[in-house]
Amino acid sequence: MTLEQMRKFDVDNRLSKRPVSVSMADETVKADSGMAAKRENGRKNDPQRTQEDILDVATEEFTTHGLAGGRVDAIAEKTRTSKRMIYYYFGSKEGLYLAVLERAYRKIRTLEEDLQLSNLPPEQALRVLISTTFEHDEANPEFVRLVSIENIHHAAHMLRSEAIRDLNVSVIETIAAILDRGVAAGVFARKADPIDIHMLISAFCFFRVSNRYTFGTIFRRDLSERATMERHKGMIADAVISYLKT
Amino acid sequence: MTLEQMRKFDVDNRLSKRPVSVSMADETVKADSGMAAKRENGRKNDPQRTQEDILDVATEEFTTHGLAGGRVDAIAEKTRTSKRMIYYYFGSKEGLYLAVLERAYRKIRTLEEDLQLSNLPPEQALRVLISTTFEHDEANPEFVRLVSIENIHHAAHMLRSEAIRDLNVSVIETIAAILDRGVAAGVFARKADPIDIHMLISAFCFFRVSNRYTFGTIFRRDLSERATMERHKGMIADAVISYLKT
DNA sequence: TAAAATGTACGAACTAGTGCGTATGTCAAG
DNA sequence: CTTGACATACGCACTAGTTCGTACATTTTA
Repeated sequence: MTLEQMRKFDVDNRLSKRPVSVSMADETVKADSGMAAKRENGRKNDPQRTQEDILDVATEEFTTHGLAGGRVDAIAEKTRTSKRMIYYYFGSKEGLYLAVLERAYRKIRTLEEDLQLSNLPPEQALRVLISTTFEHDEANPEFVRLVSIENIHHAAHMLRSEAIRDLNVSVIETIAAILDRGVAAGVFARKADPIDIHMLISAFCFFRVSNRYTFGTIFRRDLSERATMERHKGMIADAVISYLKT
Repeated sequence: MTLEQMRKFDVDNRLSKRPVSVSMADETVKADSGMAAKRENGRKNDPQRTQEDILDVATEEFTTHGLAGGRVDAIAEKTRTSKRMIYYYFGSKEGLYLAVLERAYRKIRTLEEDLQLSNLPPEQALRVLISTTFEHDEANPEFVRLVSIENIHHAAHMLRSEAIRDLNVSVIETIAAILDRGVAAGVFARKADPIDIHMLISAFCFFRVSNRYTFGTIFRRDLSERATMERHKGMIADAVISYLKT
């Protein structure tokens, strides 16, 4: 089987998951402009929705095939709009990829910020943070894959986007505060570097998702099983806590 | 800057690291066949060396650009031989990629097998194993990258290679033995799953290398610094040990 | 001389990107 | 309220360039 044949097989598989026909009735649901939209074969300009649609499809394409492997034509085909529109809104394949990447980062930032941990006792606060990280990576495999892809490209696109670079610093501050409180209260014996701790947590949660396929293949283990997930979640939490207490 | 321009820039950069002219004197060094090779513009058939050369170049190409991003023509150009030979020996781009992958796995298997840990006390044995894993990933970033790439492709190529699937099982047996001895001797309080422990160790060591660029970019930290490496090596060992002791 | 190894040049298919014309919404003037 | 002007949104069909793979000729080895 050639690479191209594999790809076609893949595409067919994906298509079979979603009905191909998009009901026109969906269009009438949206209530952007108050007036009833005239329906009969008329086009309704809706730039925001068009862009979102493109980004959705592009995210799946890039996370499944990588940046170089992702095809603009394939994206265009699965979009409600045309290839011309991709270039109209995003300028280039790379521009589209960058938009996908930025949107993925923007999405997780919002989730991570509203987490009130300062009034919890340090050990419990850390456990909540670890659970959140674990479940986030588990719930957003496409984000994990985009980061993997970025690393293959030496984070070249991330470097050019200030938006992304400035993120994630809040996590470190959160961890630093918890560690300080823990040491002050005498529950943590070790004064650890917050970035190191973040890495210890992140590495495990990330790896479970990013290396799911190779790990699963070699050790014949399904990492998405409920029981396995819960055991792993407990393990990384216990490991971090016991490390800090030693 | 377009994707293609970026790539060309990249290639130029890489080329500048190695002198382009390959001295013919190098050829006389090798002592494969005992007889003195006739030198004057004469060709010496050396299929093994030709294949190794192709694999070396292909490994760099694929680890730098991914499978879809890697260019057969680019590989051919940097090889002492021609594109024709790539297809002569490996049949297709995919065949070449698979050969690269299998060679990378074969290389690490040999390193992991001769590690005598059974006569060391359990805790020390585990520390040696963790050090070895850590240093292996650190020393073989191209292996780490190939595994990352395989995961993006859902481990599709690995699945088709029995050679690879059968590997890595020995590590689990080694860990299982250490854990058993530790529990028996009373130094480990917890009866942990050896595959889970392998994952805990592997995740951290792997992540440090695979996510070097994004992590380094976001937290402005150079993970290849000597001091950082040593601290991290100690951290993962302490974390695993303290986890088992709790 | 036969078989293995190698080089050159080429082609078919694919792929990112675009030229150009059309549709839609808005806003101001009549 | 209607009309027309203009910017934004959109689609078809095409191009220029790339990329994997191969046909064919040639050289080396045995």
